[in-house]
Amino acid sequence: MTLDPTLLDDLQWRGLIAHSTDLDALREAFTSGSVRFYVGFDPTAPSLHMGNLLQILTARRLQQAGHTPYALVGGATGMIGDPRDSGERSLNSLDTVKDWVERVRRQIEPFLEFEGPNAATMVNNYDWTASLSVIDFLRDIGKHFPVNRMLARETVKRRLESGISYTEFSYVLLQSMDFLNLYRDHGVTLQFGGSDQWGNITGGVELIRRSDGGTAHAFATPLVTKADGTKYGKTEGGALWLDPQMMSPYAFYQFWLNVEDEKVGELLRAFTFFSRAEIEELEATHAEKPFLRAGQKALAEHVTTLVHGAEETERIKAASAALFGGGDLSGLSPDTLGAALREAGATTVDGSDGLPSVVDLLVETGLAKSKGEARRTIGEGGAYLNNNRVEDPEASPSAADLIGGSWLVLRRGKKNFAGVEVR
RNA sequence: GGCAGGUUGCCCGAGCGGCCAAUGGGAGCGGACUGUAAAUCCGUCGGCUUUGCCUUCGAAGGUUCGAAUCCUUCACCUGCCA
Repeated sequence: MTLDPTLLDDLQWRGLIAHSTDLDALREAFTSGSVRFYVGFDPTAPSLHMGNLLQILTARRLQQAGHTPYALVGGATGMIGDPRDSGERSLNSLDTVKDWVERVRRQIEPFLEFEGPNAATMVNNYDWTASLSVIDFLRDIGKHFPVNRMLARETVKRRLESGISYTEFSYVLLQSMDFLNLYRDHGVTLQFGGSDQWGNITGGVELIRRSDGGTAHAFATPLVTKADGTKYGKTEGGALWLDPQMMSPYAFYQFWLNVEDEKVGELLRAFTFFSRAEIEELEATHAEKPFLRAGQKALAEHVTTLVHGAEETERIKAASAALFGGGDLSGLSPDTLGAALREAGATTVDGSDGLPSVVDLLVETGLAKSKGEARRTIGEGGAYLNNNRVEDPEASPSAADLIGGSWLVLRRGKKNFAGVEVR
């Protein structure tokens, strides 16, 4: 495996380094041999999300540049939970955590190469933590953590008012211990992660120095935010999950396609493997003709392919083209339409004793959360049946509305489609 | 430990016996404009078998024809004094 000497410059150009330890030292490490590095993922949910994806892709970049990944799943740290601003976490059971560990592991694996000279390794911090005695932990690890310094950490400081348990307060020791273990047993000398993990990451660097007198490197990727600075998916839609069960690939693709103009360049750099020249070209096109949304299209296609595969992405693109194409849905063949609607989300309904009302269908398809909301949507002029606005809150579709004899296209607002297959 | 104040819908925050499902702002949702963008403007924003009914104003009781609003107890939070 040959090393790519431009790696660090590329990472910086892509905006992936928000914080770091000595960059010159890191540069030297990157050019003098295959660096063993690690990045950790805590199983706090059944699926990873957009923020984790950035770490996975960054790990892949490093591996492609000749370095050796250790992907860590936090079977132990997931039992504890790292402190976050929104308050104390509720603990998950061992069974839940174990299940999530497996899911997370399977989500990471396709992105890394587990064969070859710089093959990736999967590790689980539960393996070296579960049997650790409290006495050993307190003597060997705890002794290196001055409480006054721990209290000064931003995440902890913000929690002192609202309260923080000893459990979460101790989290940094566990993550630091991970780095120390990987350093000792596998020669891992670099950790990176999201900028919200920076305190935990430097904790490990420091522990390696205090405990073993060793030198380790670290950097943190920036927090990905919307143009106005708020977090993605912080409110309504929830997180951007990688698991197709938790977020349909269609919805995933639509998310990237709808990214704000201001963010396109940044996201192309961080989330795609397009070359610098390719991205600069896309940015130029985008700056000149933003209405073409060439950047969004390239971004959505690329990232969806990475996560859900080329085949699925093609289906989604076809579905999007069909649904957003023009207006006359009856011109589409039932096959095309059915396929498109299945991508966007389809519900099957029994039509043997008449069709349900539009209100019921809006609720059934999940386009509206309640009948009240469905009625309101119609009142606001936001409900469409086969691309025709529904005016009457009591309206029901008739047999004549069925496209190809079995499909209804329901829409809420400009871009929320749902199919209804009548049987 | 003493004194004072607070706990309201997704969030912030009014209300202080009936006109309160509860002012206002933010988020969200819809419409207009556009490019399935941003900004802006407008509307909407607990549920239902929807001229009405049901469940909400920290928790539990109570007073009253009637309470988010008054009383009692409990829980938590915030100031001031020790």
